[in-house]
Amino acid sequence: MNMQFNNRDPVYVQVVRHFKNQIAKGFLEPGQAIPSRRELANQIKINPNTAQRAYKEMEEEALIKTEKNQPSRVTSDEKVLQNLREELVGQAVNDFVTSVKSINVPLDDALNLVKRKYEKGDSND
Amino acid sequence: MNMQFNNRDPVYVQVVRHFKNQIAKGFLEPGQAIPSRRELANQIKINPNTAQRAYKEMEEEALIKTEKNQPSRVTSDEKVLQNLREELVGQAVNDFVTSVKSINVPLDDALNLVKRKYEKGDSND
DNA sequence: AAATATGTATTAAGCGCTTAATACACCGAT
DNA sequence: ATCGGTGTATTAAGCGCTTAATACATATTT
Repeated sequence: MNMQFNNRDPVYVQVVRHFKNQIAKGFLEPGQAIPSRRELANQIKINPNTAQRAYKEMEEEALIKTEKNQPSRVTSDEKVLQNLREELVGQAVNDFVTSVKSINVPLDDALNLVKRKYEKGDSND
Repeated sequence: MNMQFNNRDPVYVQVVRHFKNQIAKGFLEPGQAIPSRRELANQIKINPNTAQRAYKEMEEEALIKTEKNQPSRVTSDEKVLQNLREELVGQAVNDFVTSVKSINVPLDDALNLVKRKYEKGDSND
């Protein structure tokens, strides 16, 4: 588990984002156990409450599930997982289109720019 | 001048963004005068210091220029204007590509989504 | 000259929100 | 039964950052 923080966003938000990406990407599979709050806190050197805060968020979004005397696990609810993907992709698309339209960038230009950027892409994904 | 605020971002940031868009879009032309700090503050009901803060930002980025006894004006420096467009577009592209790559969305999918969203676009741009 | 408007700087206040501290109940293992 | 680990809730602390208050010099207008 390696996670790099920036200073702009709250830590717990970044933790949630990290998990969301891992899940959406399939690195974390449905039903898979994730570290306990205190364990995660130790691993990435954050306050246990911050880990709890992140888990609470995910719990509320049903991304993880916590049963008595079991480690928290990634949901197996296919609907939730689908929603997650749509949320992530949809929001990205939305933000992007809103931005380029607000400054009158033609569609084709926008598409070309994305294409070039994507393909140039450093292999560190 | 109509401007709608959200609660997430600081007001002065939103004001700057608004001006940047107006400039990038060509609504505000090079050399064009913009309202005084206090006038803007009145128009959109914000504190004069907040307007000043926004103008200061733009001044530091050379987007506007203020000469003694003249209203602040949009820069005529073509280089700066070009940078602005690149900043706005480039950042949007960058964020988008970073997002979709981080969750392994194939390029073609991403392009299609953008295309559809862009074209569906409500005419309120 | 007085009054009004402008740009600008400095400082204080206020506020929200994150992070930290602490506590409690529960369970499994020793 | 005791101890260590867990999830969870409540409350306090701390911090950064925006916004507000105030002031000053300058210039234009009446």
